[in-house]
Amino acid sequence: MNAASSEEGLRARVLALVAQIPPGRVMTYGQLATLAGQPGAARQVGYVMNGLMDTGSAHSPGLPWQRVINAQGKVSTDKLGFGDLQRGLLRAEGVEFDASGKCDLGRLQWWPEEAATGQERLL
DNA sequence: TCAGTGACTGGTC
DNA sequence: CGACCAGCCACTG
Repeated sequence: MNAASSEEGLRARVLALVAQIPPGRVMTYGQLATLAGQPGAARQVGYVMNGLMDTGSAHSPGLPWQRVINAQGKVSTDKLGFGDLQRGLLRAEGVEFDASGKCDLGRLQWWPEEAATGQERLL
């Protein structure tokens, strides 16, 4: 068995990564897909997140789903109706959004290796 | 089994 | 920067 067993599927893998995102930081769908071992499966990651709403937070209490945004640095939940909610949650954590609704990915995007190396954010 | 769909991404115009 | 197109994987009817 490989270190990252995919018995639970991409879903559990993505949720585990999302749960590790520190406050004030964000990750992209494609990034999660790559870290989950399936580069290019960004769409699937979005599907997993959408599944969170269906199953309810009971399955993953406290899961910081709001820290998952698209590669453009914008939230993909505007069309869903709770884009303002996600932006509000992120802003409460210190994430600043542009007038276009974009945030600085280069500064806010988080990678697990940062935690491993103990690298501090530049700010 | 096939076709449609989606909280995506990258390239081209 | 916005609009369009093709590739991508899992789920639904």
